[in-house]
Amino acid sequence: MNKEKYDHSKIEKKWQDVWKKAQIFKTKFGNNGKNFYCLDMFPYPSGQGLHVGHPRGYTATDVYARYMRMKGFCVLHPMGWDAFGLPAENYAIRNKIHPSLAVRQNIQKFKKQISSFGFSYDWSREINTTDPDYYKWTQWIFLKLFKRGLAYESDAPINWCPSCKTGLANEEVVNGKCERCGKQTESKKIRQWILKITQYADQLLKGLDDLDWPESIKTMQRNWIGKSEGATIKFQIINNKLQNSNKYIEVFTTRADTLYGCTYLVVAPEYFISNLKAQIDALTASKPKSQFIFENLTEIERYCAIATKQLNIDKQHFDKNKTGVEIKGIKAINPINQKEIPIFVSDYVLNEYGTGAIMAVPAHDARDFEFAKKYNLPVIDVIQNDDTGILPFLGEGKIKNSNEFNEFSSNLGAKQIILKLKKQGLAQKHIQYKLRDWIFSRQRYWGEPIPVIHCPKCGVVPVPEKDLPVLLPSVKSYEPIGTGESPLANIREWVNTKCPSCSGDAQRETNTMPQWAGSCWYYLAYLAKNNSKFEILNSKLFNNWLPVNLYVGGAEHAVLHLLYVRFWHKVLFDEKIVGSKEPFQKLINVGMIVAPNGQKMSKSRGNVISPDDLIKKYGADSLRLTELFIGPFSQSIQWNKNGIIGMRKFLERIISLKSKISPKSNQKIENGLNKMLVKVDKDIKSFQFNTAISAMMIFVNLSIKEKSISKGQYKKLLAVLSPFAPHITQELWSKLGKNNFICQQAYPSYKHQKKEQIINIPVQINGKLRGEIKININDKKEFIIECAKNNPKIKLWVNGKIIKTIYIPLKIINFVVK
RNA sequence: GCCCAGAUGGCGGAAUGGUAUACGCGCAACACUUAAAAUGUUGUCCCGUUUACGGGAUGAGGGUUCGACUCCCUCUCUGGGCACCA
Repeated sequence: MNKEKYDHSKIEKKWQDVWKKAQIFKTKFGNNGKNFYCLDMFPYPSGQGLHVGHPRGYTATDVYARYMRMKGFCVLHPMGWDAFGLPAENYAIRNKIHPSLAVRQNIQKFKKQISSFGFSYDWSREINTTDPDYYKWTQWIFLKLFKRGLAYESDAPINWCPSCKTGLANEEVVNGKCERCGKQTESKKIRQWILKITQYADQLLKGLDDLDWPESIKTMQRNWIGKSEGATIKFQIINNKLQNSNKYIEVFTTRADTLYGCTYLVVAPEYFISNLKAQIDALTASKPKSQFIFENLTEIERYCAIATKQLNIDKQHFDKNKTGVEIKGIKAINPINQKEIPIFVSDYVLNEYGTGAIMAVPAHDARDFEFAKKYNLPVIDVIQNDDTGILPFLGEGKIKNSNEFNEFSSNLGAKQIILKLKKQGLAQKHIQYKLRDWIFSRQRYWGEPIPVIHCPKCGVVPVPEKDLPVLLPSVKSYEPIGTGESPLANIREWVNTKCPSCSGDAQRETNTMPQWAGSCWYYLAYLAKNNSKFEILNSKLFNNWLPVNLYVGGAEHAVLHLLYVRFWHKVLFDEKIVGSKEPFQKLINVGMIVAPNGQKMSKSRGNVISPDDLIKKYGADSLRLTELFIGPFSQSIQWNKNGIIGMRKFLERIISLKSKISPKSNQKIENGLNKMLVKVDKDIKSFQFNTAISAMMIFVNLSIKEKSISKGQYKKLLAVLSPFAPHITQELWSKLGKNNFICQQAYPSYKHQKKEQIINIPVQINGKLRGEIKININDKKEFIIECAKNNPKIKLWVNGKIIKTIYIPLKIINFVVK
């Protein structure tokens, strides 16, 4: 056999150059009809370069983008670089090069690697979040947030990473450790910029319902937002020295139905210090009163000091015995039955959630139960528990031991109890979220400067829009200083400026934005990019292209990027900059590819498999197929070094199939082709690329076996394969004498398959396969059943009587026999 | 502890409640070759007779059904997320 040599390197380079020159992937804007926005999560260009896991998602979106173009859509498929943030800065520090230089080098490397796959990106829309023309608009959006009161300064304690020397958002702390470097975070009080994402909590929650996203991601966001509906209830504090003080402790509860079971209150240590004690002290201006009220103040204060100093990590040991101290000298009154109950301070109550104080119902809460056992506190069972009677019982049920509320359901009882107390001004319905505001400032160099100026006379003054961008100054020393201030604070000539309002001496904000800022609007930037500038106010453009039709990326951003970006988008909707309420209509997660030993690929582990070597040896087309054939797209999977060999062989078989083109074809091949076209079409739509590729293989195997395929059939094969393997299909296409681009052809049509007249259907006895009969599809049911009964193999099994006959037309026959 | 996925040959996996193991890798035999590689052909879930056939098997156990990898219940294990959120 005279086999053609498959010189993939030559072929791939040739066509990549031709495509680039012809600009065939440049999106033609202005077409208001069938637009399709196909978006990848843009990468952070690390110094390590790509490993084989990164291009899995990019390959899938490229197949999809090419498929949609062939279906007649005007497709926007862009790529860019998320280059601000800690990793870029840490890389620069480690390698002793300036971040701006490191980023430039890394982008170059990434772009070269990504380009070698032959992805159909519109590179004229490439963006880089560290480009001043880009971050000008990141700052501009920040000012919109500021002017809407959604950005504020605070001195409240935050998560601090002692290694990265910066504050972190709650979303960036994983198990009490810094998401980036793995060091334990501390609680530190420094001035911070905070975004009021909680104001959008309900919208962020409700918006999820209409999104075509994986249920798991939606669930994660719902849990993170953590909506709880309940009530706040006021407990009066009493003390014989405090006459009619009208001091209350307010608690939040979702189980007002258990109020009769409340036998004590617990407050968080922080709550005691800054609320309870502070209130008492404030009663008389002259001298602190608290030591006269609290009989064991020293003991309480000692406990609070230890508890508040503890690192987050220590608070997470659940099995750790609960600790606490009774606040002696005061009692609380349970408002529903006027009983006097003790008050404790304990660190099992979180100051940041609810009111910082709880009503403890040991019979119906595991934590309260544990605490009550330890300190011998009464346990009053107020919910009927039909099953076991074991306490604590956490479920709902009929109320008991609760006077007029007995026999009520939990639901109704809670409502009635709240209603009764509300009339006395002691309760209020309340919705509580777990979501906290977004700690938005970082004490680091490599980020967008926050565009505000601090003026001793005018306070915080936003930088006027005309002065944007506030350029990140170019400096030699950019290492974090760890004082709670950004390294920018040391650059006097940059910090000192004039107040835009009063023209007096003023100082620039020295904190920078977190790495998530730039990615909060980049999908708009691709649209807004015009030459090197951005037209972010072009709402018509946005309306034509938003929301993004398809967004593909890893699941690790579930509560970080994917929550933040939705928040910004909703603010921009309120600003009437975008017309859609959500940024991404459909989201698909790409599964991670791990090393053959099951570990995550990383340079430090030395198990990185680079796409460069594979492309060199087998070609980009083979690697593209491997990325998709390896397994179900959203499932994470171990890399198998032999997988690519099969893909290479498949492409070689397609090349050799060309020599088998003959003028005549047969019906078998035509049927096979139709079946394949239907399957591939359906599978691409549902992101089942592995079975789409397998369907093409089955057809190729059939064609080789039958030794005859017509030119028309071969062309259709090349066309459906072209989104997966664009280079070799283009090469073969041109070898057939075509001088146009295969990727610009219409997607191959398929006839609705002519049903075969004679088919085999299986025959079962009692659900077990016992034989097969040939039938004509026009045969009558009775005739078919008769045929089956008379089949010699079946006869052997039908000794007794046939009790029942099940016939599913053209599918299966099942005889039920005694 | 709670929430969400998942468990099918030696490996990755396929299967609208209707012939389980498609497709690929690996392995074996044969052909071509002086030889090897490449390629091609055939075979490849397990057990028994080795053509035909019969029995068993989709993490374990139960259930619904004429029929279950698929639906329901219980359990085991694996991966991911949350984590004293009242």
